[in-house]
Amino acid sequence: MTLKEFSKTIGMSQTTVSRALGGYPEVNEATRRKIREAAEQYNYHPNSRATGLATGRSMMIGHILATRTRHEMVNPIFGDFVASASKTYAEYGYDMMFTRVEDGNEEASYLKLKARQVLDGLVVQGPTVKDAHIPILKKIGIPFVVHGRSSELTESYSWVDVNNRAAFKRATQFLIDLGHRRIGLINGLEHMDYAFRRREGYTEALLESGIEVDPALMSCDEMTEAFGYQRAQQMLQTDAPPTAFVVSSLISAFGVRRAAEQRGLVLGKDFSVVCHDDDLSYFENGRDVPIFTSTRSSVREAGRLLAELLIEKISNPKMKDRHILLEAALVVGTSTGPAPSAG
Amino acid sequence: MTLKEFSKTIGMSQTTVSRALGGYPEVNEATRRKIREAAEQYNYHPNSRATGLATGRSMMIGHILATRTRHEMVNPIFGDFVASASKTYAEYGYDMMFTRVEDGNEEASYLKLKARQVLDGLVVQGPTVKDAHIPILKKIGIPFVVHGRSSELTESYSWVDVNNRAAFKRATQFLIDLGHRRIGLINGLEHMDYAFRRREGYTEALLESGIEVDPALMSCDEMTEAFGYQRAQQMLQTDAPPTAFVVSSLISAFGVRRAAEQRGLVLGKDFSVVCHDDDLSYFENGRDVPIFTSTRSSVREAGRLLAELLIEKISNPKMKDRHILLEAALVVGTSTGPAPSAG
DNA sequence: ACCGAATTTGAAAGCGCTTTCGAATTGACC
DNA sequence: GGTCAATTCGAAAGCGCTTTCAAATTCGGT
Repeated sequence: MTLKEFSKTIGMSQTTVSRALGGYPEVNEATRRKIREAAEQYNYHPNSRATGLATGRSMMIGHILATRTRHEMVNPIFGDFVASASKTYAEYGYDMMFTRVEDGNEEASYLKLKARQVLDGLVVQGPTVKDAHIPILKKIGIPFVVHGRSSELTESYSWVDVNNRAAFKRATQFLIDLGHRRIGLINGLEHMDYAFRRREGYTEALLESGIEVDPALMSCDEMTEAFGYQRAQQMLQTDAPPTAFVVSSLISAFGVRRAAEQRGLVLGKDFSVVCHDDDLSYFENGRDVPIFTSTRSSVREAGRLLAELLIEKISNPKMKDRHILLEAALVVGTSTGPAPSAG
Repeated sequence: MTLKEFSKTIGMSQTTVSRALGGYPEVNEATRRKIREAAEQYNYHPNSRATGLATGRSMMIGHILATRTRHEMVNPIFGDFVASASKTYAEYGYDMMFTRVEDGNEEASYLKLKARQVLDGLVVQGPTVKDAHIPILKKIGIPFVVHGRSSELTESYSWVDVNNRAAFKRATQFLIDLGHRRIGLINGLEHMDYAFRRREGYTEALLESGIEVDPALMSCDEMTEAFGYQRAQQMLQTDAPPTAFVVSSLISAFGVRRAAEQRGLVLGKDFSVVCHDDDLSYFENGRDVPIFTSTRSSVREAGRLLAELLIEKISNPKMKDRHILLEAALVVGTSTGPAPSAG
């Protein structure tokens, strides 16, 4: 059913109907109510493409799926992040789409996206330390907000990020306070900005306590269970094994625990683990009492905040860039305890 | 840059340019090449909304985010599934969007979606045993394909699914052949069709071997690590503990292992585990040698096949419904071995 | 050189909406 | 009751494209 048909059916002009449904003030409230009810009854909804063509806005927000990492690795936080952002988009009448942007072809991809006018704004996820997408988007002039930051970039842009440095500094400090001196770092790939910052926080805490930073205790890779297992195992085999681990993901933390328990060590007693917990809906850190002591920051909350920021930016393109820095909570679970005495 | 501007710039009519870029045969190949090059140079791409309005197609495929399960649980396979499907969509010129459909409000949501003409086709993910979405979509007449099936529905629809029943029957049979008689089932929520079918396969294998089906050995819940741990622990505490587990997800399998290892049992020796492995990019089952013996079926492959099927259905709406049943491979890892002798 | 068929191009209508601008209606006030 | 301002409504243009239909061009055959 088109606007033309619908307005004829209810005996009104297209203009009035359009204005009534669009919420414009020029129409009598009684009329508006009547039209709204009729629209409901006949299931009339404006054709989005026509609306978009007429208004010049598409009411669509894109999330880019960068085919950056090998094997097209999908970040495990992706689902939750998207789900929460999409909820906010929906509340403001936006739809949400995905866009693949090929590595090395970013500029052409974004230019095309802009020319096609298929979306009003973009979300950049998982930026690297020196992210290629951000300057291109700025240059082209597509409104965007970054989930995370890109440390080596100088330009200004809006972002929502967890204070990864502070979180990992605090986690490490927490372990130091418990008497640990050899603390292993099981980190994500360090060209990713979040992992880079976490390492900074880790080393900073060590240095401030006068503890030597030992490269043999630091590792980074895709955050799988197998990786956590493998690296923890390696570290534990050495002459001076760590008594604690700071781990970048809950998934890998399970691997770390497995490696240590296989050596007969008891979690929270013989060895401690602090990990980061994105509070994913399908990957919970225990039920009531958290298993792992963790730096917790809800990726769903980040998604919501980011969506709101982006929508604001879209409706007001001259808005100054804004930065939202979320502090992770240090949640104490059963995975940490005093360093075992050397004796 | 609009078509009008662009064609004036290169001194051609809008018609010719449109036809050249659209790949229509009525235009000279030399002309077409020239126009293509010019489009590249000026970065001209047709406005998607205008194209859509003129053609009546939106070149957009939707995936529904059903806010069905509590806590807005996002399925962990979501990311990989979407990433692979979107790749196929892109190859055929389709964009991909998300749509939230509120529980209990499906009909209105879909009617609106149809009226707005914002998408050409839909993917239904994670159907329940008697799914509400499917009959509604059929009635309304939106082209769709289901990832999974809905056992208690009688109507016909296209789907892509793993043969969950056969996979779990085979997994159970495999354990029986190794001498296991008490086999625990750690399953997903059984109102979900995949979990329902897996239980069927499990019980079928037991019955065929004359083994009693013990309700105490069957459990279902959200497939978290904590759940696997908790239920395995419970089962292991009984007088007649299981010597093997069939587990619906790799994540929960880690929990099962943890519970057993905590009791001093050795995986692959004192107890065996077979789990389902969706071959997720961020959750690998070991590196070279799989940790867990598993029924493996790539969710990425399913996404690709489903995308192709849906695109076919969109371009040919009268197409007969098609069904793609993927057989899971039984991949032997190190988590299974002969049942420990009772002695 | 000319005709008709085949090929290539162009003018313009239409897709379904929003929005401008002018017309019609209403109400207040003298 | 008449006038003017305020309110409400409607005709029509325009958003950027596709596609129909007709016109222009090319070309082979005589």
